[in-house]
Amino acid sequence: MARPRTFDEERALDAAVWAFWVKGYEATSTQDLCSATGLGRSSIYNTFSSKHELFTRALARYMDVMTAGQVAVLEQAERPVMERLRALFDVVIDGEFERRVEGRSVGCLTVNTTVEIAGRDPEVAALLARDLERRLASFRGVIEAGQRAGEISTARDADSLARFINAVIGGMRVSAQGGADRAVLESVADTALVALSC
Amino acid sequence: MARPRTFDEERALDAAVWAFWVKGYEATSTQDLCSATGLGRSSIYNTFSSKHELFTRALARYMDVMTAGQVAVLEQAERPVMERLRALFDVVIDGEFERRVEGRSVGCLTVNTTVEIAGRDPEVAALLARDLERRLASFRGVIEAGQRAGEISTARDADSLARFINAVIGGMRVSAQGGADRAVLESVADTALVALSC
DNA sequence: CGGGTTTTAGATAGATCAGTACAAAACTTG
DNA sequence: CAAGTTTTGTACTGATCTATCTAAAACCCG
Repeated sequence: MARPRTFDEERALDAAVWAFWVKGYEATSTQDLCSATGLGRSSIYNTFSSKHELFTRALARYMDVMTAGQVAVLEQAERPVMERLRALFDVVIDGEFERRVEGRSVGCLTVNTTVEIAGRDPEVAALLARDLERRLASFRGVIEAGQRAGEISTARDADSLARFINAVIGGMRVSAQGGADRAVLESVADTALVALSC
Repeated sequence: MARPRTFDEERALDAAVWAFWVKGYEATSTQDLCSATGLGRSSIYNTFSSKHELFTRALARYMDVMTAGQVAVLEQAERPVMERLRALFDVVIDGEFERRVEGRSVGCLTVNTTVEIAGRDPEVAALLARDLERRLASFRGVIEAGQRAGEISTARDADSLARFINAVIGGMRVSAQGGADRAVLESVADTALVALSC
């Protein structure tokens, strides 16, 4: 065998996630990534091959963690569906106010990446599409349960409502990045929830 | 006097708007801007001083045009409020499907800029905030009219509903950039409109 | 038509970019 | 402890970035 690494790959990845999250892909230099991770250039390139590959790995990790968290909230079968959806919105809102830089939310790396580079990077677009499907499937699941339980209107099919929820969450994240305060986001969430029952 | 310009400043600005719209601020090089506008570097720098100033002017122009268009739709006092709001959503949706590159929507420059650079550029953030206020004021106006006319629920104040509309539009634009088709966006819009009446 | 002024083209500057080369350091295993 | 292998720090490469410099071209007005 040989010399072992002195750093933890997952921790480095987490640091890279944060760097890309705050500044976006283009504005984050490889030097920024060295500073953020505490690694030298050699270690970064030896481990992750390129800035682009480090980004896709960081994005994949972000999506895994975030989507798993949201799905977990929605799978609490013992709670009423509307309560679970409210809990989902609360997770989103709390996140927007926990993760801030210079008084502003950093938003959501998924949304940020969709906006910044999905249009001109098919590989990234495919990663985002896969994550979107996973989230939509989860949303659909609860909504169907809610419809069976009579909590959610059956005037619209579950897929449409799932996509509505997804769009509202995206809009809330953009609003947060635009400076919206907590009361605004909570009100947006409330209004969206009302829409589901009618 | 002296040698006159051989180009139209507004047309150059429109070309710059499109360049920034498609690729974002960071990924658009000054060379890209020369190609897009058809101007030489000297003309660009002579006229707009810097990439950053060209961007702020392009953004301001975009916001003027877009917001004016949306406000105009909402000010058709002879139509019912819900019809006007539906027309607003239609304008948004049509825009998402008119402005595409390689099969994908380029979204909205306001949203794109909020996500990409508002957090680390106070000057840009201020421009965006001003435009947001203008749009919210317009949204509030119609919503109040709708509430007086009994078309829109008074369970929520007009400002909250205005911000809800704004968030949903932002979410629709992100969804479009993420690949959503027309039926999805129309369904999201329908669902949002339903929320206003209950 | 010529003096004064501005625009324009093209070369250039200096910084920074992503990525590589290379050798020293650090560790495992025999 | 020594051979073999990988990591790591640093210097470097060539490309590209924003911005400027210089001088010729183009135009208006007297």
